[in-house]
Amino acid sequence: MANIVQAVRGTQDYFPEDMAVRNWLYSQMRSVSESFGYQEYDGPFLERFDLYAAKSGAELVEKQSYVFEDRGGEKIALRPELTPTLARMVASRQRQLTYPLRWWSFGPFWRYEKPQKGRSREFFQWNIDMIGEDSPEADAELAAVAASFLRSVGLQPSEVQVLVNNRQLMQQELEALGIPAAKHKLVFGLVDRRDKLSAAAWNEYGAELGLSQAELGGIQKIISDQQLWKKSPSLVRFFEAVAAHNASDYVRFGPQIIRGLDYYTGTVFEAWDTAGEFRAIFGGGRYNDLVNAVGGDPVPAVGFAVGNVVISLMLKALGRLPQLSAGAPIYVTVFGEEQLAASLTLAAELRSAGLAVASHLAADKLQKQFKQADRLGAKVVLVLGPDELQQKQVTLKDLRSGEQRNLPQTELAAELKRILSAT
RNA sequence: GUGGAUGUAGCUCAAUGGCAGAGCACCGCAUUGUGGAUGCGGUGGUUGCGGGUUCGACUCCCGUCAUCCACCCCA
Repeated sequence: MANIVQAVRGTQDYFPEDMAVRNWLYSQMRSVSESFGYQEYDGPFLERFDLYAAKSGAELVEKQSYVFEDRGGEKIALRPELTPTLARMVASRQRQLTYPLRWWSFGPFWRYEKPQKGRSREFFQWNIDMIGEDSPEADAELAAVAASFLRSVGLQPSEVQVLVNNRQLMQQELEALGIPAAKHKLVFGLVDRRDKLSAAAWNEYGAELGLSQAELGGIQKIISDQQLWKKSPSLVRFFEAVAAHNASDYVRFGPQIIRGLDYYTGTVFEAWDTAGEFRAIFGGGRYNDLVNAVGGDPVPAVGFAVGNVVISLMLKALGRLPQLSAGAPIYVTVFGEEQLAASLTLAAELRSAGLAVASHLAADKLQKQFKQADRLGAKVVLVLGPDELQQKQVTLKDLRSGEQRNLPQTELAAELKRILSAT
């Protein structure tokens, strides 16, 4: 045990049961994406480091990127996020594409962070974006996609909420307080910490940023005003559209939501578990300047990203993960040496008929073979002994009901399909 | 990057400087044509790793690695 080479810190091994969960999530993401007409794409896992510089958050670029120099002296990064890649891809074919683009992707990302629960150095993300449409209705469609996804994995509105805010609204409100635009970024950082610091510590931090007591009081008033969204015509339209999507139960206004990445320009949103036990489940927003920033003409865009780690932890904690068995539902035993070939052939014929079948490979005790079938999650076990062979029959045992019967080999494939589809 | 906690069997955990254990899991038998339940028996350990103190270290000290927690940041 102590001699086993350790896995790289912050990475996760996906054993079959873990892979089943990841693939199940992937399939939910795929079906929700496709149900809204989004198309799957992917970018390279390696990008030039420059792509991220000054376009993502400084923390993400300077501290959390895996960066190396390739043999040609090029500074290369393992992608820490997908959005800049998407912007680059759009810019490179800007005139050939039909807008709005509805694109989604699922793949690995790397960030050099200190691993904790729900945060690893290698993780998977679902990214889904709409590009070329600058409207509250576009933002609302993404929120509706998010709500559909939460519903599809079995999370209730009482358990997860998508909190939405608008950066422009917040900037207007700050300016109304007399806080200059140059300070807004720092103030956003302050807003982000409202829930984490005590009132006194928060005030102290605000004072360090050079804010007066009057300004701090004003900021507090803004971020606790649940009706503030009514001042933003854009958010009003947004919530109307969300209601039309039948997604209102999952989506509400959250004046404290700001987000760390620098490229967001308008609507921003994050999903949180209402119990507050986990970190953010996903986050996203509108980024209208990013395509321009990577060298294309300006194109408006909105999207969000969901990591696989937090949502898996949460579904597991809530007991919402479905029963996922990766093994074949049919297990063919080997009665004895003499029947080995016939048993393998039986399995081969069933596979030709379109069934998934695992074969035992030796004439072990049937007890052992049944036990193995049970543990591998098989639903049906087949036995081909001398009696069955003589009568051209097969014994079929349903492991769930415990019922067992003989039937002619010619009827076997059809009967198995009937039994397995019945569940 | 900062601060803190914890590493003992496959898993969950005992052993408070003096023989490394239990439950679950696993293997075998009861049961030579049948899984799950039960009974009995059995396998399994560089106590994360390296060093130090001691007659003697799972236990105390130092270092290191890993995990977890709070910051930071964020999926």
